[in-house]
Amino acid sequence: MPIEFKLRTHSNDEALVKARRTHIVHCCTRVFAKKGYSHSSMRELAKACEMSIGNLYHYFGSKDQILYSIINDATLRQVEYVEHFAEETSRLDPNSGLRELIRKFFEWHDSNQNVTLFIYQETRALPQKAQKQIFESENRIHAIFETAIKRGVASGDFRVSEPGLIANNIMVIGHAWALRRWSLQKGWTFESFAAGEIEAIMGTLCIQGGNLPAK
Amino acid sequence: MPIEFKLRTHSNDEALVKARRTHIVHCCTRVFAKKGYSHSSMRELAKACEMSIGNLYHYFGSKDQILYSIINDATLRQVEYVEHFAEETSRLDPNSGLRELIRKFFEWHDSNQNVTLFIYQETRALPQKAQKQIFESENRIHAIFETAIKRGVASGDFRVSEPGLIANNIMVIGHAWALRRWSLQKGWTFESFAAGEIEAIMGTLCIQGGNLPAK
Amino acid sequence: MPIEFKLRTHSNDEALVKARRTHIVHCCTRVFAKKGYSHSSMRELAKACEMSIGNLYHYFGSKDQILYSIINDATLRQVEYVEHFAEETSRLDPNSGLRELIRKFFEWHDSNQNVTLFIYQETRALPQKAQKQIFESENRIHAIFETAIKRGVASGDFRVSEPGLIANNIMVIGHAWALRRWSLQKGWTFESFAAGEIEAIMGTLCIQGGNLPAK
Amino acid sequence: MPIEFKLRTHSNDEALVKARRTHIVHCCTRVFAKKGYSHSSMRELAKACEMSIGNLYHYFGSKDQILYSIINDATLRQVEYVEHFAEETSRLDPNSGLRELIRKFFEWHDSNQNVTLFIYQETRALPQKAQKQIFESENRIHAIFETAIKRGVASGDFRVSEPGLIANNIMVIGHAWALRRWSLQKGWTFESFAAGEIEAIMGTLCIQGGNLPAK
DNA sequence: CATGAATGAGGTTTCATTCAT
DNA sequence: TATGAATGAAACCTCATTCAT
Repeated sequence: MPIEFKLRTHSNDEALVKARRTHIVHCCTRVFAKKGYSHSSMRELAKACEMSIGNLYHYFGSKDQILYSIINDATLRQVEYVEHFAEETSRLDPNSGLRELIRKFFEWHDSNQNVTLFIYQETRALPQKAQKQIFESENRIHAIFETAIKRGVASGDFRVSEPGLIANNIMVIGHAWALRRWSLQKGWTFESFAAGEIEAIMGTLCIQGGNLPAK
Repeated sequence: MPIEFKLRTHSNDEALVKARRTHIVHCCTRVFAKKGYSHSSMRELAKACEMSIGNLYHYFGSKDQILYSIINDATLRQVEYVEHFAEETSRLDPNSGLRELIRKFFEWHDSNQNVTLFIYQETRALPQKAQKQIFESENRIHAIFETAIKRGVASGDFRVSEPGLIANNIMVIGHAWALRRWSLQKGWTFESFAAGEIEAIMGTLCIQGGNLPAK
Repeated sequence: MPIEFKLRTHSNDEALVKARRTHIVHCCTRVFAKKGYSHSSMRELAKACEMSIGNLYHYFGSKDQILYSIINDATLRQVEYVEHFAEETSRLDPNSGLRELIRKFFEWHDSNQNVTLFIYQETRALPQKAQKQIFESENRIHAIFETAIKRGVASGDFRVSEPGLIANNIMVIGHAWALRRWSLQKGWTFESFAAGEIEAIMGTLCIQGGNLPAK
Repeated sequence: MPIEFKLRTHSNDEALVKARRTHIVHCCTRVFAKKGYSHSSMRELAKACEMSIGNLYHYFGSKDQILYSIINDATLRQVEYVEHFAEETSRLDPNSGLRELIRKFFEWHDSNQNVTLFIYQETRALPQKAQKQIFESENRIHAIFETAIKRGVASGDFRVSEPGLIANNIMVIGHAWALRRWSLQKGWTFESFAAGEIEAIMGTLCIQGGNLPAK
């Protein structure tokens, strides 16, 4: 269960608060992504949100809370997203199911490159308690991939000694598309990257050769 | 070419300057690793170096230059290190050579976890020009792995359609040992991690099953 | 003459306005007494009054005006109160009359400890003109005590060279019950304090005694 | 024993720190006395100290600490002063001794009117712990007066049922010279005030004169 | 009459950098 | 060479007040 960090606010209207917070998180993510957390001043953030500084503080008690919300919201969305597709792909055979799940995971990180980058760079700035929460979410995603791999092992489709490491690899490869975009996005489109990496990962898992799509 | 930054004093004793700089880089890395770049003040850094603030400024013109030196020094050392073992392992057969090279690469990141973490988190804070330089070094390492893979392909030892992606994977997996240590270092020792990942990577490359060293 | 401050809305219902103002003064006094004037925000005050901030501003044009009203209302009530009992006790003999008057004065400050404290601490924050007004009220009370003492001197009941100083002492002793309650209210109940102090004061005044240094 | 509040400082040179702190306390007392604590900005304080704002923060970690130092230093000086004269006057007969002690006490408050005013107005702004310390000092002074009175009672010079209340009165009368100067200093010089009040107080204490309720 | 979201000036505080010693 | 006191710009944040609803 995510620890609820009390986001202090001076406002009462819940719907408004939610809408404004979403707006702020959205706008600030862009600023942070461009300039980094500590080089973005509240003045810039307020301007990016088209709000006064004071009003920003009606919805977030501090700059740190904005940071926290960006990271936490994104992490929770990611978990939800991955859980959704884990459910969906669990109806397919283990091989196709995992391929599809990995692809969906990659797609998330393609669509949320700024956030992925951001999480790697700024999570440390959060208080311990908040970091724990982020790590917890990461662990849940890791567990999903591990489970999907183990299903294939159980069915005889995969052969792998360390499912936990492969699950980890899937994740960092997905992250890499964002983190190392300065390199990867020069040589690959998202499509070619995703296809190539999925083959590479499945190659590790599958017993022999036939890990390529049917000829 | 490394960006040259100017000394603030005209030292006659080049050796002293070099020693002091190394000392500073060493001590500041620890502080930065613990508290993050922007939460470390020059006062703290000076204290960690057992120097006065003023003296720090004799050896580095600004806080940014220390950051730059840490990242750049480490990156150059890494390139040198990897190039050294690339040379060394090029005498082995492609399979064993690559295994050994990966292991050495992983070992470097095991020994330099703080720096690896640091590079991911703070490179963005550097000026464009410095970032380019770091990326350049990363590219050189990437090229080394790609070359080593291609050698195996040419010799018929490996079968792989996208050597560039595999080279990328090797790197991010090595980095992950540091970046995701809060997760990985709970379930694996360095030894078990390295062995497991090398098998996984080689499994992707090798034609069939025999991803174990030839008997 | 009390300074007149303007309402911000044209209310038709004078009674409502008066009631609301009384309510606000009452509630804000409690908040100010607990947290001090400048550490109490309008938000807190509004909450304490169970009103919106906006509505508060219908009844008081500014935070300063609330402060002023608290102090001024209390001061005027005090003057009225003391004048009432001065009238009442003037029918008794000077000795009993003064005793009774002092007791009533003490009782007022016992019942209005927060206000007494408040007046000492925050009067300075008021504009000069308002301060003058408060001082004026204090002077009226002082004059009442001085008159009561002089009546006793005239009648031969009291012997005192500086009635003004004694009047001053009566006042500050009454205030002290509130101002120094952290000390006095540990060692004395209000009853024991009042009785003891009245004896002490009357001891200064009364005849036999050569309360002058022996010649 | 006074609790030592750690005055955070960035400075090492103890003598300099002491000198600067004394200077700051001196200058800021004047500003605070004129404008009140919360209406004095750090900018004004720095200007009054003829220092930069940043440098002020080398010697005091916060505005609150300056406030605390002013009040605490003054209080400690006062205790020391009173203790000194208590010692001195204990060699005289009880009557002359107490007279002299009261006069010295009054003199201190005449010379430190701003501080006296200040303590009454701003002590509440201090953290609980600091307030306790101030109250503790006040208690020590109170005890000194109480002791001096009891000495006179023991010797038969004074007759008084509540020495604690008289001690309290002495103190608040001394404070009143500062707190109510807008009134008192119009009608009395310090000399006439001190002489008059000492007579009044001694009148309460001295034997003949039935300062007990009429038989 | 009542509300409370919005404003933005101005508060306290931090900290990279300089320079006299 | 080495020191650290001094600087002041700029950061984060608060809050009295306004005004559209």
